Order: sequence, then structure tokens, then C-alpha cells
Amino acid sequence: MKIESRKQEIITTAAKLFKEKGYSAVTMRDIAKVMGIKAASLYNHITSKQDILKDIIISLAETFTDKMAAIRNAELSNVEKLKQIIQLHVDITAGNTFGMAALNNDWMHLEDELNYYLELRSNYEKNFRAIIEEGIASEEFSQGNVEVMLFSMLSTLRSLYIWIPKKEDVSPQQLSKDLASVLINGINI
Amino acid sequence: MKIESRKQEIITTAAKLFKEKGYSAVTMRDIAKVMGIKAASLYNHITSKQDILKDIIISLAETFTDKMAAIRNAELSNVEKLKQIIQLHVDITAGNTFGMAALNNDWMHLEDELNYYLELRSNYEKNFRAIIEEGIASEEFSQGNVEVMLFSMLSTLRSLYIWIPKKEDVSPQQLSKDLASVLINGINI
DNA sequence: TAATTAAACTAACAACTGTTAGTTTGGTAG
DNA sequence: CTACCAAACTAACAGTTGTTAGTTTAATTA
Repeated sequence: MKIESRKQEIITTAAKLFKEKGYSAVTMRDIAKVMGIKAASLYNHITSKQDILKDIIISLAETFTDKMAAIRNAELSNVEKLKQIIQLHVDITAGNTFGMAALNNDWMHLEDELNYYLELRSNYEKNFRAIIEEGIASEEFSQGNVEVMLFSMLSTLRSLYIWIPKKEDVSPQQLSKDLASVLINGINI
Repeated sequence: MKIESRKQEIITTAAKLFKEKGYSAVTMRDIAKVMGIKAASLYNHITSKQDILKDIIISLAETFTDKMAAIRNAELSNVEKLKQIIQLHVDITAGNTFGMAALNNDWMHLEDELNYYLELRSNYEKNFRAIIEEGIASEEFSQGNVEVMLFSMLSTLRSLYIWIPKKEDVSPQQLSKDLASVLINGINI
């Protein structure tokens, strides 16, 4: 269906603009202008501005939730699980920095799906926390403030959308490796 | 001057709303409603919406720039400098989570002062990077990807405004300590 | 008491917002 | 050749936006 691909073009364009200025500051006329058409023409393909935001955010959030569940249930050491989480973030973000910006900055503008999104995020964080706790229990990780560990790693991974576009020369593979090194071993000698 | 304190009330209220929905989604009528007055009355105290944003962001950015310069030039080990940077972020953020949210999320909506802000931020990052590089040269820090180290620490520190309000029971002192431990030593055994 | 003044008010503006309705265009399939 | 249809268009809407102008209120000062 051609309508699908045109719709996708609109969503991609919108995500790019949302990253620059945020959902609220982007008008339908802005999106249309970038695409070289009039705002009213957008409605041949999408149903509303809100619908664009939902399409960008929910699919990403569901992907994270699904992959996290797979990692959590895998037969792996907790160190290995952590490395897979890092790779998950790097891979998804490298493939869609614009969408990740919206996920991080514009989720509060979701209307119907806000609670659903919050559930997904809460579920994700719970699994992340559990992996850290299990890693401490198995003496893979040091005893320390679990919340600070979680917060620090999650902040870094969630900020990748800012950083990756500035370092296009770095491969996702190398970045994952370096990130794992810093997040797990710190920076001391 | 009473006008100053009333102006400050407006700025604080605005910052609170900016944190929730972002600068663009907050209207002058929103701010006025929270203060129990009409939107037009705000203009007895402030000159424009843009002026509120500038007041919130620039003062914070200048504080960071000044304190960073002081730390950089201090007679301290690089480990100690890093710990002071961490404490700087924790202290300022704990004292003004709303303003820090605007600093992080709404800087792109600055008009006249956008370039000035970008210079301050660039200067800040340059000093931060230099401390890491000097720490590696003096063998205080491990050899590793400097950009990833910088990015990871900065992402964590910049996200504090999200995290601190959720953990009101933790003292800034304790948080700085735990953060330093995780950022420097990582989470491994 | 009279004058001053900080800080609120009402009313209005021009521009912009997301969205709808109905129409035109140009290429493709029967 | 005709019918169809995706995808653009023009025109318009009702509501919201930041902001200005001029006015009222209530407390303080001279």
C-alpha cells in the first residue's frame, strides 16, 4: 500500500522536527512545509497530530519492553544481560535517533496512551532493577546503592539519542563495548 | 523591592510548569491561573514569556560556568575535581529541580540568548573533558574512550533533575557520595 | 485627608493553531 | 477511452496564543 509509505514519510519528518523543537512547538504547517505540501494534505495520510506522536512513541516503547523481557528471561550471567541491554539501547537509538528523542522528551504529551506508556516504562525499569539486584546477589556486581546504579546507567542510555548523531564515525559495536566498559568498570585505574 | 519578589514568584511558577509540559506547551494563562490572577496581570512584573525563560536558564548556566572554572583552576587532584563537579550538580539541582528541567529541555527556545547559552555549555564541556584528560595523563583514571566517559558522566549529572524529586529522603551529601562511587568505580566487584 | 502606587482587572488585537469540507489533478487499470 | 483513485489543493472554522491599552482597587505614604 502506497499510503503506508507516505504516512511513514510524514512520521519520519515529524519525528525529526519533534527532536529539534519538541512536540508542542511543531505545527502541522511546519511538517507540511518540510514535505513540500499544505497542512491539510497531511490528513489524507494521518488522522491527527496526536496520532503521529503515538505512532512514534508506542512502537519504540513496546520494542524496549519486549526485548527487555527476553533479556531478563535469558540463560545468561547478569553481566552479560547488562551488556545486552546496553547493546539494545545503542542499536535502537542508532537506527532511530529522532524517535528516541520524542520517546524521551514528548511522552507527557500523549493523551489516550499516556497511562499505557507509563506502564511500559515502569515495567522496563523494574526488570532493569531486578537484573542489577540479582547481579549483586550473585556477587557479579559490587554492593552499592542499587537506585543510583540504575539511575546512572539508565540516564546514560536514555541520552544516547543526543550523543550518537554527534559521533557518526563510531560503530554501534564499538560504542556498545566502550559504554559497557565505562558503565561496569567506571573510569578508575 | 516588592516587584522583584512577585516577579520571582512568577518565574518559579513558570519553571514548575515548564518542567511538567515544556516551555511551548505552557501558556501565559496557565501560569496566571496557578497564581490566581489573569494573564494580562503577569505583564505588570515580567516583560514577556521569553524573558521568563531567559531568567531561568541563563542564571543557572552562568553559575555552572563560573563554578566549573573555579574547580578547573583549583589545586586539587583530578579525582577530587571530579567529585566537586558531582557535588556541584547535586547541590544546584537539589536546590532548583524546576529550573534544571528548563535548562535541559527548553534551551532551544531561547531567542536572543541562544548563542550565548551554547557558548557557555560548550565552555563547560571543554573544561569537563580537560579534567578527564588530565586525570588519564596523571594515571588517576584508566585509559579509555574520553568521549564516552564524558558523555556517560554528563548524562547522569544532567538527568539528576528527574531523579532527585523522586528520592526526597536522600541527602545531597549522601547522593554525591554514592554517585561518585558509581561514576568512578563502576558497579563491578 | 490627599496623593501615590503596586498590582490587579476588563476588553480587545492580530496571528496562529489543528482540523474539516469540498474540489482539482494526474497517473493507472479495465 | 473511460473510470478510478491516491494525493494534492483552496477555503474556511472555531479556539487559542502572547501581548497591549486603559481602568479599577486597595493599601501605603506625605
